[in-house]
Amino acid sequence: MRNRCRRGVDWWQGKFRGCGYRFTVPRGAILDVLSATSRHLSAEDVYVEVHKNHPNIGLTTVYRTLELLIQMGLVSKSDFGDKRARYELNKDREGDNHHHHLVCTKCGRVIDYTEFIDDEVELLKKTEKGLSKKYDFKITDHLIQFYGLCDKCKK
Amino acid sequence: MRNRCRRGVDWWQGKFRGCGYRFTVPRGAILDVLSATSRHLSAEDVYVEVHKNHPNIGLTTVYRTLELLIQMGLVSKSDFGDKRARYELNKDREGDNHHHHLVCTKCGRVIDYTEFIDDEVELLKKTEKGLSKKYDFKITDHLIQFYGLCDKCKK
DNA sequence: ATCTAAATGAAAATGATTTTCAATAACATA
DNA sequence: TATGTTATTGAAAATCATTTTCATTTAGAT
Repeated sequence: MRNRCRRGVDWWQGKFRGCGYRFTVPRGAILDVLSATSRHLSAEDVYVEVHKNHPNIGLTTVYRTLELLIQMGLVSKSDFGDKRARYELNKDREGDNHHHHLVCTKCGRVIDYTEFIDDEVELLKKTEKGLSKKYDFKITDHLIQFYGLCDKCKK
Repeated sequence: MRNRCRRGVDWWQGKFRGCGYRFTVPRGAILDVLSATSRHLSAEDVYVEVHKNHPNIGLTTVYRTLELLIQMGLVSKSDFGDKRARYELNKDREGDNHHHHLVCTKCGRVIDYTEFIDDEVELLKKTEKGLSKKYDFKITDHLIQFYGLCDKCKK
């Protein structure tokens, strides 16, 4: 929290224009919702939230906008195994938001963490190197996720 | 290859009985299909294959059986990001089949690998320890996956 | 050989996401 | 500021993997 990265409407507008897109009311509203939380929202979550102030914005538009934001590198999409995609705004400048997730399999809570990322990255590099060579495979991305029980659900 | 682990009908039958389930024709047929490949099949893949010899076995039964086999620890389910679950028989004795996947994002090919698993496990242990402590989170499982381009698709 | 609960299959239901298409609005231009 | 072009939108329908329902069948205990 602490407003690390709240961006103004003009920033968004510029970004959209720069990418050749229009900055519309629905897009602004969706960005507001995403900016206001650190949770990992489903499309429906976003829709419900947006709907409070903009009852006329449809779920379809939410899906389309989220996909657009992903394509622009502003949003990340994750799958925590509960059948619905989750979206979160990339807080820092593009891509520079690397973290992994701790997913509670009971209540669905998701904790972001950046600790050990360095160690992980080191291992990943090493592994990538070996695997790329052995299988002649060009690795471009990876997925690391932990599952378990959060403090509350442990009891 | 090399019939590393082909199990006889009687073994399966015993396993099912031991778990309190019946060993039926559809279940046997589905196990035959899973035993005969090292690929990662979707439910539909299994269905199509089973259908060749048993045109009367339904997709529903395939889904149900796969779920049962997972529950019995005989099959693993993975998600490679193509919207359908993939299933594979656990080759060795229960759970002792730990490997990770290299997924080609272009053609969908999946390569299993076990190299570096030891290093990974070490890192995971360390990470788990730190994270468990910091977030009071009991980690029970993890997911590691690499994405990229396989040798053929690289060209 | 018989009986009973477990297993099956067909069809319908589900639920997230995508597509279609006519109506609307952003914004470059006059 | 008014206007035209084209991207964007929303509602409804379509998709598609997976699940549920329910009447029928069958494994395997007796």
